[in-house]
Amino acid sequence: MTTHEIRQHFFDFFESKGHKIVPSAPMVVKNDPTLMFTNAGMNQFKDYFLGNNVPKVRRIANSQKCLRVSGKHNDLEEVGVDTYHHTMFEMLGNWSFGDYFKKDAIAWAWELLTEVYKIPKDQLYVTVFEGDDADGVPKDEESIEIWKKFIAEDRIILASKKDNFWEMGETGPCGPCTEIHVDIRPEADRKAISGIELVNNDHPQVVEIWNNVFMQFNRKADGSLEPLPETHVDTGMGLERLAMALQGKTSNYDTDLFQTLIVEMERVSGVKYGVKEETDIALRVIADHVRTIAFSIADGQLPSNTGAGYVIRRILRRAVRYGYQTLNLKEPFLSGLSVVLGKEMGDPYQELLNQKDIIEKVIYEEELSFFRTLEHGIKRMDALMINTKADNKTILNGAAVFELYDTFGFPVDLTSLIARENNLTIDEEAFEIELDKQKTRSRAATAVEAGDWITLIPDAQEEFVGYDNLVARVKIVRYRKVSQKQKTFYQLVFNQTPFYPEGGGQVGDTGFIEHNGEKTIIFDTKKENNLIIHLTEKLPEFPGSDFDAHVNVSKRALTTANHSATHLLHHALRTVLGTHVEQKGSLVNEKNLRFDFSHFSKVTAEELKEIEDIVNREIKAGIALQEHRNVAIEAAEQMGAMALFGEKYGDSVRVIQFGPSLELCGGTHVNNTSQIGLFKLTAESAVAAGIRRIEAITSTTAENLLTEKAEKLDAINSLFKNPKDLKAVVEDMIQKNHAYQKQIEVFQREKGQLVKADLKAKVELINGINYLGEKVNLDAGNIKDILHQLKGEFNNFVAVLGGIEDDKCNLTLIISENIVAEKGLDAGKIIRTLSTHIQGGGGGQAFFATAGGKNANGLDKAIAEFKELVVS
RNA sequence: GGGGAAUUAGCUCAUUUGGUAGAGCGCUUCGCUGGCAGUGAAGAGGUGAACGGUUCGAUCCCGUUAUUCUCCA
Repeated sequence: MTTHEIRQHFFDFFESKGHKIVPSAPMVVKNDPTLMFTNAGMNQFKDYFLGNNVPKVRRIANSQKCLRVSGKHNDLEEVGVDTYHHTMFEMLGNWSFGDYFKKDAIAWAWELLTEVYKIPKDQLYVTVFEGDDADGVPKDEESIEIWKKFIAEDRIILASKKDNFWEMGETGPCGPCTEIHVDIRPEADRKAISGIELVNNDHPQVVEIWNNVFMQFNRKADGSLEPLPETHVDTGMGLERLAMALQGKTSNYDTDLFQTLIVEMERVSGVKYGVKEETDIALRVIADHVRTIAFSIADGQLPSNTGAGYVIRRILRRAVRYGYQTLNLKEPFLSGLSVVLGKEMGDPYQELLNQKDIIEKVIYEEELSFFRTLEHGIKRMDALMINTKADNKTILNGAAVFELYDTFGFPVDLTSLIARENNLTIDEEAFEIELDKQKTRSRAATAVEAGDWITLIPDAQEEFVGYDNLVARVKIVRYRKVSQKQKTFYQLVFNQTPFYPEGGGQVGDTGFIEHNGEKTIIFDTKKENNLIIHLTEKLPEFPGSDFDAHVNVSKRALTTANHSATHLLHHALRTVLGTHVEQKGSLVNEKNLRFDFSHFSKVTAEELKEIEDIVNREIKAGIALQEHRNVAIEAAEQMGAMALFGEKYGDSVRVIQFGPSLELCGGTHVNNTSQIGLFKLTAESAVAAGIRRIEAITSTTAENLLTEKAEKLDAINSLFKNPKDLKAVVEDMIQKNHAYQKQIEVFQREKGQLVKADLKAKVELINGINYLGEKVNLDAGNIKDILHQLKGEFNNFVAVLGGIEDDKCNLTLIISENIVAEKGLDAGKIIRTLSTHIQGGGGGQAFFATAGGKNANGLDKAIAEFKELVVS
């Protein structure tokens, strides 16, 4: 049974049990501050469990692409080392939201595994929660009783809170779970040692395949539990592991999905899989990681240096590192592999095919960039090793190794490998200490402490009224205190709100709420799990009152104009550049708009002009907004509205239309394009391989900029007496200026040569020393040059020159190296004494020194003293 | 979000208690060769990212900003 068939059977089975099959949510999470990636099938349904939203359908099943890089069983550094951990995996799941519970969930799980997938019953074991006194949760007798109908009692294993009690986070919904484990060892082994002994013992062939979570409690901030009003079922079954069991393999990497990738890597590297442990690990790492990277990019998450993008970059670099170090691949190889992946998985996951060019190109550029980092690091590494050997040491300094890693991104295990090849080791302990310090610093900077929600009005659903109103009468439904970095603020939820929460690239509204003359400033509005949250630094005195909510009108108006302009821009880009242009990100605030999109070359000046013209034509045309709220997603697609990759849409969406521009969008928009006033492009640049960025301004901001520019130009024009061709005049002036400067330099040099000839005549031979001491009318730079030249022309040369510039003066000393050595003179020291005569200070090297001061009258004295000192 | 680093000639990079800004490649001119490849010589090319501070003096020390790299969360 191929993996694709296994996935399809799962869908068919649960559809027959009345479930709706929904698509996978994007792997990259957009509006949940606690999560960067989807790490379980239930993520997209979180607000159903939290009660923020009510599901339309109570039974759902799907296959969810998930990404895990940390957690109790998953550390990035372990993936690939064994044969059953992954960064990205597909999670098959079925859900009940307040519908069926333990009885049906367990019965169906058993039916699917034993009758559809035909796993022998004597290879299955189940675990059930044993209860926890501290939490006051009893043993899950209910599940045990249900299991007894299907499986021998001795195969039902009690397990502790650690393995069989599931929690969403520190607080929130939680409950006991029951896990199904499969024993895929050969028959002889199974007879020798019972699988019961090996369940939950990290045996690679006695593994958990399906976890059924029964959510029945809510965990509060003080740690106590309360029953949920409705119970839910949340299950998850790893597709890769299931495929291993069903295909009779002992490793996930031996299943069809991964073998395609591994075979390709064997071809590229010339290394066979299954020959050597070390190279096998490398091949597994690469096969695993390329999936994660390609899917992330398809979901709109490009590698970058912060947040989720950084996780992707790290995974990519880990894969490249294994290829580089172990498979001896010194050129990009992952981008090619991503093409093979696209062919293999493009059928169930269309996004891979639709975006194959950009995926390949982005990966390729990232690989090149990492190779540059490696090259740079190797240079530094060489220097470090030379220094270490010079100090007669064999251990590389831990702090230095850390710097190499932290500042220059050079992987530690590569450092370690190169060190070994040079008979050196690294101080791992010191390295770890440095790494820990860095981690502590970062954590302290981002620690967030959230209090319990204080509910004022139970069961209220929040409604957004901000499309039509900028003012509204609101009540606070609940609030909580949040602390971060010694700053405390409050999060408020209203019954209805005119405040637009940050989303779709548009910034959140600001404003205030007012009761009885008391104004409470709302400094930002955000969305968390579909809940609109208003941020304020202080709570109103009477939170239970009615409030008048006022959105900051001018900020909203400017932002709105920018957002509508973004839509026009998007459409214009597709018209001028082609329909390969896809939105890759956008930022819309009251100052400007920024739009990132896929396009493979620089947008030319002509194209930019054309784009700007189209947008401005549409603004002048005064196109009325056609807003369609609560459109079914299918209907919206039929209208031809543009949806974004990696964006999760609900069942019903909002469609924004300005003439030919048609987009799914939740943002705020002008009623008529004429309200945008004016559109002006301000920048075009590259953000990543194949991704360009355009920035623009609109409305009064654009008008002000144009006015300002015109004023500047007028001013310059009048400075040049209003010439016909200002540009030519300025160019000419710049060129002349350059030429004049060159000429001045020539003159100065000539003058210097004259002075030099003069000075040469004044050199006297005293006691075998060629002495010169004079005041000159030259700048310090020229004096320096002349003295160095004279030193080259005279043997045993010793000179001091005093120069006067404006209200300052300077002294310059030079002494031939042999005199320095013979007489033990030090120009630097001498000049410090001399400089007292001119009320200044100075210093330098033994043969050359300079000083500056305020009192030019002291120059003669200083010269005299110097003569005394060196000649006598 | 927090930390570390980088920014020097067209390109790749040197330059250690702050005291004369350099190399390689590329470019220009000239020479050798019938021409090319090659090679020899000379030369041009620098507000040392921007701004401010400390200092007699800053590419170097300090601060701010910008851009880029990098690690951590």
